[in-house]
Amino acid sequence: MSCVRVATWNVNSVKQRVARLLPWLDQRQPDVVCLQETKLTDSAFTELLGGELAGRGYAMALHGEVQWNGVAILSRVGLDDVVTGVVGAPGFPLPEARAVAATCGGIRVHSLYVPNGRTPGSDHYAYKLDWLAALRDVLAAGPEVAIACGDLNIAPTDADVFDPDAYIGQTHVTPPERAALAELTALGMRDVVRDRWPDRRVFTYWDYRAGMFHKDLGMRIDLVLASGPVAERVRAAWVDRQARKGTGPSDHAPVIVDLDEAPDGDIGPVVPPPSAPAAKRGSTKLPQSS
DNA sequence: ATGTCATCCTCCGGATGA
Repeated sequence: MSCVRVATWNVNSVKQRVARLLPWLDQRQPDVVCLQETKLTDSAFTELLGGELAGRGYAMALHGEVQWNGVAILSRVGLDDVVTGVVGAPGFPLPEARAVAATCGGIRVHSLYVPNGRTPGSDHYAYKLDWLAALRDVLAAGPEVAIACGDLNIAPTDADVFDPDAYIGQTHVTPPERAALAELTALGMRDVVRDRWPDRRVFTYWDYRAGMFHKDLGMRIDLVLASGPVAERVRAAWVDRQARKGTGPSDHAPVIVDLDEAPDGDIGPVVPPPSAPAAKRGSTKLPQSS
C-alpha cells in the first residue's frame, strides 16, 4: 500500500545543513519536502544540491535570495504549476522569499516562512500580520486539496511553548498572531500534528542557547495545515527530534506527515515504474537511530 | 550568561537576524 510522505523543515541555511539534509532524505524517504530558511539564491541552491537531489529523484521548486529567508519544495511525486511568493503580500520593504507553492501528487503544497515579527508593535510585527492576511486570501482562493507547511512563527496555544510566562511580551504567542493563524484554520485547514497528539508535549524549535534542546524547552511553530480532504488521509504526523540531535543541527526539527493514497486514486503514481526504481522506504545508508 | 549559530563585509571581528 503506497502512501505519500510530506515533510517540512526549517534548515537554517541549506549550505550549512547539507551534511544533515542528505542523510535525512535517505533515512526518512520523504516524497515531498518543504524547506525554509535556505538562505541561498536559486542558482546557488541548484549548484549546491541539484545533482544530489536529482539523483534521489527529486524535482525542485526554488524561491531564494542572497542572504536571508528562502524556501523550496522538493518532490518525487510530481511538481507542477509552481508559484513563488504570496499574491498581495507586503514586503519589508521589498518582497522577501517566504513562500513557494506547487502541485505535487494532486495536492497543492505551500512551503511557508512567515515573518518573525521581532517585537510586538514593531513595523516587522505589522508586516507579519499583513503577510498572514495575504496568505489567508491565497489559501482561500486556492484548490480544495491543499497543505500549507512551514515555519509559521506562531505557537498556536500556550500548550505549544515550554512556559507561557517566558513568552509574555514576546512574539509568536500574542492574540493577534494567534487570530491570524485561526483565520487559516477557519478555512478548514487542520493542524494535523496537534490533531494526532492532543495532549502531547511536542515542540519543533529549540533555541541553540543554554541547552534548550537538551532540556526540551522549545516551541511548536513549524506546522502542517491540511485541508479537509488531505487531513482525512493522515496516517501519521510527528516531529523528527532525531534530526535536532548530534553535530551541526538546525535549530528546528522536521515535521513528517504520512498520507494514505487518495480514495479516488487521483494522486497519480507514487510508485515509480520499474524503469526508474527508487529506494524503498526504510532502506537507508544510515543506522536507524532509536 | 548578552548563553548559539547563521549571515554579511569598510573582510577574520563586528553588526545584524533569529
